Amino acid sequence: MVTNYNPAEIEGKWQKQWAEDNSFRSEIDYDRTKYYVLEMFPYPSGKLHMGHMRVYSIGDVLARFLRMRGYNVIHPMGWDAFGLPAENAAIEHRVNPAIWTEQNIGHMKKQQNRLGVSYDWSREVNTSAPDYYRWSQWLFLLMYKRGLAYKKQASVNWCENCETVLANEQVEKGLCWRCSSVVETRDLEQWFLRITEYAERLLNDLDILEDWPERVKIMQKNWIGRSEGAEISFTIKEFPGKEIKTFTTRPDTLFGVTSMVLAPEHPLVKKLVEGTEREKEVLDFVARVRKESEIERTAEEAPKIGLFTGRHVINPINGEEVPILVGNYVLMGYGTGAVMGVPAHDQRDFDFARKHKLPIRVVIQPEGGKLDGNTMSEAYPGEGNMVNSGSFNGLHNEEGMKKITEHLKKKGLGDFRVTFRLRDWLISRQRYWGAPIPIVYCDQCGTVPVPDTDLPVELPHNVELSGNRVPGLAHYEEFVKTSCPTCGGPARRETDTMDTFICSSWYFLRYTSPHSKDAPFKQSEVDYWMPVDQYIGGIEHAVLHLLYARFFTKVLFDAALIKAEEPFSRLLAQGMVYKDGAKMSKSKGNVVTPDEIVEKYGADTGRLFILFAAPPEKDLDWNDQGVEGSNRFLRRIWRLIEECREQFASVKGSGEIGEKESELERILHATIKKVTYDIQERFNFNTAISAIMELVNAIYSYRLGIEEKDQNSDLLKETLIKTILLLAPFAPHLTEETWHLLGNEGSVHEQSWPEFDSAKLVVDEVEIVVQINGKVRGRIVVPADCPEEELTLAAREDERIGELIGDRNIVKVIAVPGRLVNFVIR
RNA sequence: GCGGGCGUGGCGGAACUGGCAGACGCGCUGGACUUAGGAUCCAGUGGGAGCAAUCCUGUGGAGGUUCAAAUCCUCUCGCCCGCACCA
Repeated sequence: MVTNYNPAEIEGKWQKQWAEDNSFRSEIDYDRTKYYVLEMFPYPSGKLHMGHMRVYSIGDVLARFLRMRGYNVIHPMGWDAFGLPAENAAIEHRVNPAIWTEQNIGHMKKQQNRLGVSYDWSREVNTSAPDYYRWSQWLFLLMYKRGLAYKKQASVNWCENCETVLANEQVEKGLCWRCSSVVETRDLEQWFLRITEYAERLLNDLDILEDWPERVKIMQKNWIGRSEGAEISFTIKEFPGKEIKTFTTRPDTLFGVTSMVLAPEHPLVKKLVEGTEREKEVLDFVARVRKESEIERTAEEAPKIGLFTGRHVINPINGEEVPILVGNYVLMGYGTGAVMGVPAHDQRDFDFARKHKLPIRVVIQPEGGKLDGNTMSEAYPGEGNMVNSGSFNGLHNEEGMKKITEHLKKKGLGDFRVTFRLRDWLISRQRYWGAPIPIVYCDQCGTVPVPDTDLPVELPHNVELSGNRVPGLAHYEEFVKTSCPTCGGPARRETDTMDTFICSSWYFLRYTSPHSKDAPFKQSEVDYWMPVDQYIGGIEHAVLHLLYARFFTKVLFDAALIKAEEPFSRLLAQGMVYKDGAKMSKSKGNVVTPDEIVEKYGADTGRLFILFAAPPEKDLDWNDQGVEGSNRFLRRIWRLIEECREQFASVKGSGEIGEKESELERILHATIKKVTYDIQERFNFNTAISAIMELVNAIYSYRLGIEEKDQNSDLLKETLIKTILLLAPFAPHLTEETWHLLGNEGSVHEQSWPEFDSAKLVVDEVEIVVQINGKVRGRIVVPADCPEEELTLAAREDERIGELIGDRNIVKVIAVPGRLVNFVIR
């Protein structure tokens, strides 16, 4: 009796079996090469979506494939469990965020298991669990001890909707990355991590990451934004003791400076205008600009506005007096917050100068050019020779940069300097659901770190859920009130929590020894498993998580806690899942969930489709009919195996290897070769699957062409078994079931990956294309090893080719053995 | 504006290092089986001409290199992504 493919029945059965057998548990084994496969862990929203299903399917194929290839694979999963949605849900459902999170984790884990993903659940981590965030706090203190965590008063990004501050990386085009509200600026005292200290290394080591997508590396490079130049000091004419420092990448244009423009936030602005007639006007302007949001201020149409302060600086190179202005386009956060204006050679300065009637003085003249400050219509930022620059005249500007900076350095008025766009990482969050920053403030001792032995600093448990938001830690008196770890006197705890990105910056290390009680991770474990060999996740973390995790890894490396200097050797940024050309969303009504697919077709079908429809790094358009196709293919295999099983039981087949048999063998081995290559070297699962489909088609053709009694059942059986092995990483349940149906022992997933036999790949005869003037005009069949000369002869003898050539001249013959012959005739 | 990527049938996508464009799948057309088919199987399927053998044409567009170009070069158009007053 041939049974039907019934995924609902077999998938649950094998999932249960694998769990009972602890099939995917991994342990250190020094005799085998380790392989760390990791998918970015999810926020436990409680709802698995297609993006999740895609990333897990990709990771699972690799994990299962590599196990069969003999690697000691670690494939863990966990929860990025702190964060705002839990608080919002807590208010909505009047339930403690911890409980809400716990429930979601339970639900999501079930959904993941229903997909048949081969995780080692014994390594599960939850960043919101005290035994995890204890170590997040410990790492914060490590940073603190190493001078990398500090508190400062600063102008910071504030999201009114989320009621918390944000790091620069978490602001996208002036909007909050999470809720898209307009981000404001506020002056607050906040905790920062000194990621800028690692800017140079984070930038340089991108070169080591050969197996990272270029675009991710470029995004990080842009974000870090290194520029070389000089810092130059200008003395203030009216306050001879005071100076203004400015950063420029063009010290060669110093003679062309006709203004000094300060950011509205610049600390000197107030002093410059104090008590002058311009004071009110300037301060009003500053206040107005500072009220603007970042988008308003940086909008393309935003005009460059500046106000004269009435004060002047002295140009250190030529002693000239230059007016000091305040300009809305100057950013306090970059360089020194003061810009020397060189209108002739910088477009912004040019626009600004034209508007404010400042002189434009050309100091770099391009080869053969005759620039004139009075008539030029745009700035000239290119290279050339220096003019109007005193003793530097005639120098090429590249040379001039060095010479001028050296000159200033000698006089103590400037120096070479490298500036980064990257800012220190603001990690304080004014929210409840995060890891408390382990700091205590004592009137006697000041800022005191919580001793390691007092960790974790636990969140208050009796969460108040009456208002419209979960109150922050400052609200809980029993949490705030504490005693000083140093003097024992009364003290108050820091009430901000840490950015959740802290927790996700080291979770891949915790997986290596998730139950470690006296350290964040065990040295032997972390050194064995790290680095992550293959990391898979969405491109949206190109700068955020991936930069932070690299930073943490480097700090831990410097502290000699780990041997890896980079966390992720290979990175795969998987594409998005769309439907009908748009992101899946409730409002568009185009949502398909993994649950629905599993219910309707089974997990194997869903996995197969998602991997077959597009290469992993490309965006994927979900197509319901395409899913049907994948399901049809699995049913086709099922039926094939069932029919063969019946046949093996009743018909004794022939043992002969004839032409058809060798052809089937050849296809089998060619498929093994291709599938292995496609998974291992290219991650092109779509072409690997199509190769398996072709193999199945070939088996069908073989069976269709010969009567059952003449079929070679040994070969057939071998071919079926190898097909199952090839398909095992993609469709783990169906292959496990059919593996057993064919009478095999043990799990299919514990078998060795099939090897191909090159001898089986050789063919006796090949078809060669014959071209005339590059156009295909015929085909000939020749022995596979037919050498060039004979190839040409055989082609020449072909009747049709002969006719076509006729008595025309053969100018040239190109013969490529195994491929083609091309006659160039005239 | 700068940087990166991508343009191939009705659709998703193949094509190693320049060597038969369109594998595989979806869809569509015809046929078989069937009370029925939205199951299954077989055949066909880039466009155009032809009864046909066959011919012409075709990888966003225009040039070029080459015996040979989806692939290499130049220009150009379009789309997507990132950065964008960064001094």
